[in-house]
Amino acid sequence: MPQARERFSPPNDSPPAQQRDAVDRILDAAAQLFAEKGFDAVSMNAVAAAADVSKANVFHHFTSKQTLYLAVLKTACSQSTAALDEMGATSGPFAERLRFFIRQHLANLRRNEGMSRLILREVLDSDRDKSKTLADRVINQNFSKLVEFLREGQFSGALRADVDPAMVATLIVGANVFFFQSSGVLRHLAEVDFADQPERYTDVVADILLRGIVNSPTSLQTDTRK
Amino acid sequence: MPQARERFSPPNDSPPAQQRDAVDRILDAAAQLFAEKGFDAVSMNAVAAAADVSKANVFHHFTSKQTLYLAVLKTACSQSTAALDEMGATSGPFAERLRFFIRQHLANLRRNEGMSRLILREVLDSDRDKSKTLADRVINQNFSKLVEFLREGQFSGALRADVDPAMVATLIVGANVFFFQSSGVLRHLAEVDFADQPERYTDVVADILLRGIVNSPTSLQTDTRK
DNA sequence: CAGTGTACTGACCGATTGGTCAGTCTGCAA
DNA sequence: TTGCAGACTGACCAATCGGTCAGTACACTG
Repeated sequence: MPQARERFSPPNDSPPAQQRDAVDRILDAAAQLFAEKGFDAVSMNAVAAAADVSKANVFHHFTSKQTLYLAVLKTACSQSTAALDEMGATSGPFAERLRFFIRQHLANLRRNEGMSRLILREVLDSDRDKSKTLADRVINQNFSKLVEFLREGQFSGALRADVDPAMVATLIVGANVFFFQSSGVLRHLAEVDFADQPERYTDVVADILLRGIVNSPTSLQTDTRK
Repeated sequence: MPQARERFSPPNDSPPAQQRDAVDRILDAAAQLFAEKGFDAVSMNAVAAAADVSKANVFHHFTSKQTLYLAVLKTACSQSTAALDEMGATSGPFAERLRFFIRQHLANLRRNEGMSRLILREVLDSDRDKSKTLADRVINQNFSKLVEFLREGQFSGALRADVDPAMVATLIVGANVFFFQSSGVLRHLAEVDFADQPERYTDVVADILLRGIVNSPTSLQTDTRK
């Protein structure tokens, strides 16, 4: 039996093989299918067909459907956390940094839509602690980073000290995640005209949050436009 | 072929038959299974077993798996909207009404967890307009009601006029929905200690929102306790 | 050259899937 | 009593599921 888990050492340069590496094609196809249809709705036949390989070859590289799913999920997690790394590095006044963070967070969710949906699916049918402890491995990093950022704001006096930073972080992430996952439905609501303008949404969210969070009643001007 | 869609007229009182009506047992079992495992992960065999009837009998009452799922979804929708009806009827100052609304909204989500998860699942794999137009039938009613309530607040001067009520409504619903669907994950985060105290969360959310929404800088006192 | 290891495939497997059907049981109207 | 209607069932069906296997193509090492 060949080793069917760890990725191999690069046998050649970068683009060649026949087209692209079969394992990568399988992972990409599986990621897309799992993201848009869910684990049980995707058959290994469909994955093989989408990756343009035989089904037996899929089982040659991944011992089972679960293994393939976990591999996809792992790349999704690392990819998600990697995207969040660049976010906290900006400088400037607290309000501006927060506004930037919220905007970037939602942008990241939408940029790699497949991975985000995959993780949301995982959250939705988390059975007890099984996949849950694995799912929080994603959330934990960027969530902690956000909480730390907010706590910083509290120490510097820019942020009210009487609110739990974790709650604010939950509110922020929740606002973005909900917008992301529901934009398809929001688009059909008569009162909503911002379903396709995420930055308009995040700017207002940031504005509402800030006027509630910020300590001094000085605040920024009413108009959100610069 | 018997009619397999509309519910029949009541043949007897209310509790009898043999135990409970077979159709009800099927619907309940299907609702629970679909909610916790998703459409594709639930087999008709499992539904039949959970409802304690033969699989053929399930197909006798519901022509296909899709039909059964749609029937479950329909009851979920009507049940969800019915729960929201009582919510807007309260009186008092705007801030208190809003706080009450947010609290009740999350409480409703958690009360019938199965139905909520079902609808969230439907939102997640909405393929274009198919189930989407059906899903917004749920959202539309209470969302419009919330937007109208906020607009009222704007007219009465209690609410800032320069923010889109639909955005505020999205923020509110999003905060609650995210808390609901992620509480299992939140529970495992070190910074979070409110995963099982929804009212503590909603009160802070309301407080943050109000100090951002409310027009005058008078506001309420810092401490959220009455 | 032979030999080995691995990517890869078509054909196949038992199990399970959604769905059908012939027929039984029960209650009710004529 | 007869007969019809609908709730209900066990047995069955073709299709598909996840997964296996024997065998081929090919690249590398000796």
